[in-house]
Amino acid sequence: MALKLFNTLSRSIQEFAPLAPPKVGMYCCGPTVYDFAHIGNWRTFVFGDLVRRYLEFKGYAVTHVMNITDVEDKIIKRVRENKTSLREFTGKYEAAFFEDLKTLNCLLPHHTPHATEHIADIIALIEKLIARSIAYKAADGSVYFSIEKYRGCGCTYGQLLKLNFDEMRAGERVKSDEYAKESVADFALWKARVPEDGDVFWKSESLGEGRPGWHIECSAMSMKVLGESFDLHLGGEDLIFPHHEDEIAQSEGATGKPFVKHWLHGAFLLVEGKKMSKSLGNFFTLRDLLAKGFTGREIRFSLLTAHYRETFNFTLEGLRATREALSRIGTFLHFLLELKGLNEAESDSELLAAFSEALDDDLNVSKAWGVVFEWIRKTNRLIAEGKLSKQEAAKCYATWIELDKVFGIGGTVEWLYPKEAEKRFLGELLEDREAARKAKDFKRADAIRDELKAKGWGIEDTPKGPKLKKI
RNA sequence: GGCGGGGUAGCCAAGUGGUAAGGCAGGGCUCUGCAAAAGCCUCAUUCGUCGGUUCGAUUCCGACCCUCGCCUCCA
Repeated sequence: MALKLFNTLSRSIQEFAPLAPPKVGMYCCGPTVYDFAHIGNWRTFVFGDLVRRYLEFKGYAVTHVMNITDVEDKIIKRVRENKTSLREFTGKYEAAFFEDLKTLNCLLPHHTPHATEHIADIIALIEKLIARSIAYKAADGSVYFSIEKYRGCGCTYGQLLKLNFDEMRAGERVKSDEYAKESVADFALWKARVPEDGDVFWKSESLGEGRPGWHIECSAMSMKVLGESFDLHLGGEDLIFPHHEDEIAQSEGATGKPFVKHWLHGAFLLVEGKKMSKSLGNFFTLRDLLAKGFTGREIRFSLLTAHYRETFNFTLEGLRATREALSRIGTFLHFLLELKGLNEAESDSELLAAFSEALDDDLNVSKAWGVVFEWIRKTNRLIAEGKLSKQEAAKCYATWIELDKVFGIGGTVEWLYPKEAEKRFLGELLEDREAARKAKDFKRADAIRDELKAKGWGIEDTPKGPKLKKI
């Protein structure tokens, strides 16, 4: 079965066909490190992680690139406000970003280029555009991209969405634009140094002192790592315009070659049914949610329950529901591990085919989860009837391990059972509780259960004795 | 104003021209010292509203209502 994905370029679902299979070059628009990333940002990053993991599941050799934008208007403003240095300021949020990425069990991209470390590449790209007369230096010293000239070269501006400049509302932002552009639609490639920038500027023989515009770093870095044409480019739907459109313009304007084959865009999420905003109190960073007692695993699962092109209503109640669903999976895996013992088996190709078929359909995760949960119920029934053999249990477990390469929820032996360090301590508590139970001191037994629960372990009494279960 | 998504059970969420996946919650049962533990079973005559096409529409067409997003800071 072939993977089909919605391509924003064609606004239709197309078969995914990389330029040089099995290699896939994939670029995800990463964070602008001026604050902690919020749950909306994470939806997009987890979506990127899903795409990468699924491509790898399908056997592609993926090169995953994610930029770190560490110089930009908002950053400069905050550096000034906080009277700190650019590097110190962005370093803090960048470290937090990678920590969060790990919390959500996202695979680390193979390359995470920084804008500030690619200034020379950015300048070279701008020079190329100036040489082709597509970019021009304005009276304010900044360099702009001329959409008119670009179009004059036979290129199309407006590949990702229908644009009609006459119908567009000249918004406040356009009016308040202080730059000296020839046309309002033109955008900055290089912003000339102004006093407010403080120490944040680079010197360039040809461009003068200044710093990169917002879109150019993605063109420069993606082409540097993945080549002038590559397979996949992902981002949030709000980046379609202007960011991605401008990336295409800059890149194709400079190289004359098609930039990206497939554009994927993740939809926004709502929080409690409303657009996330600080004033509504529904603005959550990942850290806010962790502070509320949710785990990265629960948040990841929650984000992976809805189709990426649909607006997803993220709610705290939904997140709580997630805990139950995950617990069901955890218990199921416990059953399997216990049954299988040391038996090993190949995964269930039929089940994996159904799973894969669902995801081939434009990453229909809901359908894929449906396949998984139905399988769990069916298998649980067999277990309850004592009809699942050790070999079959091993097969089921192997199947989960395969599935989980895509979902990244966890469930390996290492995750399900206590670590060596805590094993003895937990074991003692468990024994104490058993002793209390035997003595019919249920009050004490329950107290110990609460103690274990506080440490993240649930107890399940079975005919074979109590079992610890990770909560 | 221009462009583009959505409206499916209490909540979240798939889906199909032929009579509604899955998860959570709820209800029942089993097991249990008890379970707040776990498993099984059950849970939408109905898919925003009104028309149309059709043997048959939630699915196609039209109108309308509601909602969300983008329109040069934004995942």
